[in-house]
Amino acid sequence: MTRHLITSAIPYINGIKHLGNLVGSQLPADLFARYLRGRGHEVMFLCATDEHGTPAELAAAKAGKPVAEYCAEMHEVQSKIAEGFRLSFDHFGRSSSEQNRKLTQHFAGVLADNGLIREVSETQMYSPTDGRFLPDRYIEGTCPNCGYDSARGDQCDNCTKQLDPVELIEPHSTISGATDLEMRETKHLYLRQSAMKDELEAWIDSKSDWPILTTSIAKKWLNDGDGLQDRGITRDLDWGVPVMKGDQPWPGMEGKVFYVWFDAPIEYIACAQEWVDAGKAPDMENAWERWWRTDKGAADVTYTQFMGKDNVPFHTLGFPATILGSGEPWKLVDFIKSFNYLNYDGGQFSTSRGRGVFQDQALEILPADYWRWWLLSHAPESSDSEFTWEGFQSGVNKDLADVLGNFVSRVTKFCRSKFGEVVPEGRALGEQEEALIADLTGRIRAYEGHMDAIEVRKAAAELRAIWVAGNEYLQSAAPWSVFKEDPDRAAGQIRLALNLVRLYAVLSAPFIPDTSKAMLDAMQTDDDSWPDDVSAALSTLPAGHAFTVPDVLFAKITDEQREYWQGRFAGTRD
RNA sequence: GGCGGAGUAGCUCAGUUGGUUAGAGCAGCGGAAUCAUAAUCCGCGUGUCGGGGGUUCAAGUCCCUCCUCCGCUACCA
Repeated sequence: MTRHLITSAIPYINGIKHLGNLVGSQLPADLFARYLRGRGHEVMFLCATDEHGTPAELAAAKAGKPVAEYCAEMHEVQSKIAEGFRLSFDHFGRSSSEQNRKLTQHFAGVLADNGLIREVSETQMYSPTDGRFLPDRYIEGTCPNCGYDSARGDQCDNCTKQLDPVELIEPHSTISGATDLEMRETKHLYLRQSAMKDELEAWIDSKSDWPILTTSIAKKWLNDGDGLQDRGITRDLDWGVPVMKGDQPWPGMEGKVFYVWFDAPIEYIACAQEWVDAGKAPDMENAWERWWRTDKGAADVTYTQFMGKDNVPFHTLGFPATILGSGEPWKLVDFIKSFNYLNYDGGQFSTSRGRGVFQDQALEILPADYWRWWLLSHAPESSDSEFTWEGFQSGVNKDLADVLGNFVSRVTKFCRSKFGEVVPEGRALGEQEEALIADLTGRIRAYEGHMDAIEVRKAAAELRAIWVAGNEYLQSAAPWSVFKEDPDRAAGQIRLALNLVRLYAVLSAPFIPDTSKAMLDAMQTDDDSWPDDVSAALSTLPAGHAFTVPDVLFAKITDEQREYWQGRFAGTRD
């Protein structure tokens, strides 16, 4: 047994996310966590909501609520959706927690003690009307380069030129429209990432097995231009972790908070403390430290992070800089699995334009397993991938309803009609059955290999091939024909096929946990042990064991449904 | 502009360190079967591997160049 710490990038608190966010981190992380648990390993799977920052403040203001209340409500909403998709977090925490506040302040303190924090005085755009400093992209004006009248303060969308907000002609706040903007001096803390460049680079270079996507992004940031830049880790905001040096005040930084990208990854650690404080941990010493402190039991932990490609710089450089810079024995990530984007029907998912399917809507129209299967089997691993309703319909109908669902249906119904709802006695295995077992053994070992390597699409394809093998066997064994002259042999064939249903439930659980449960329930067993020995696994259900014929496992998506959803999700969220 | 990813069958995608007639699923066509959700199984591919040039006995794979799409570009997270 090995020990695995798994974290998924923490979703921002601001609103309900679309399917692209799900497939890019939480869903594959859950797949991996369920697989490892299924194989008997010890797993700690953590996720949380990322609650600080300007967008949260603005969203709360728009909703007419105090930001703390807004975040608490949205955390509940996201938590329910996570449950809906059967994301099996050991804990779903909050970056605004007390635990994270203390830990973030602690890290800032030790980083300062180690000389890795410097104070920088700079000027930033301030809006008296809004009563706040404005991040560059909350300022719009006319582009000095091309004359486009809605250029953002960081970049012009029209001519793609990078801008400084002071260059904009007639700048205004996108929050209030105010034009009385002024430059004000403000002081901020910078994390001296540049001082750790060599250490970080050596660390990245040692990770030869990481996805190219992960290392290429990291190296780009390390070597682009003047190399890795120091990063501001504080902001002039009300909502966030107050700047403190450990538990001491930080002179000159009163009223400021840490930047979300400083405190958000620290929440991965704090989340484990929340897990303990929520009473979910086993009663033992160092219950959370044994996952996070290499001096307190975490030395044998393998830590895997999942995220979309936009998060890679913060996880390959920013957070490791915090961990390494602290000089304390915190667990550093071992493997970073990153994903590209999922597009929607020829374009991007768009939260602002309501284009695409959002997570709550997805769960309203179809069970979680439909989404889990399709999204995972089309995970954007090597490049961006594409969601189309036609593709979704055909993938779900073919793979789940026709190949897997119908297999369960034909086996259980045939048995019921010929032998009753009991695993039949019958002749032992013959040549055909031995061939099937050999085939399945090879495929299951390949499936495990893909899952161990977190090759999500390849694992899905292999699982599907395992389902197909059952249909191939039935087709060539043809128990419905054999039954006419040799019922004893047909009974043996069907006993094997019923055991295949249980085997499929176990293997498929990481992808489709609800259906897997329904299959085990139908077989009236809770034996979900992993098939290390396929032959033994296929004799788990003995002759005489009662079972039931389950309801249709997957109803097909009709053309009418598909067309309706196509229209409903084309734009403008309802 | 810079950096990165991608361009392979009608569609979605595999193709390890260059090596036999470039593969899978879906869709399509033909057949078998009738246990099953009209579900299954078998057979069927003449693709300028984005264009061009080069290295090599051999290039989808390596080098150069050009084209197209996407992402990132450090104060959104």
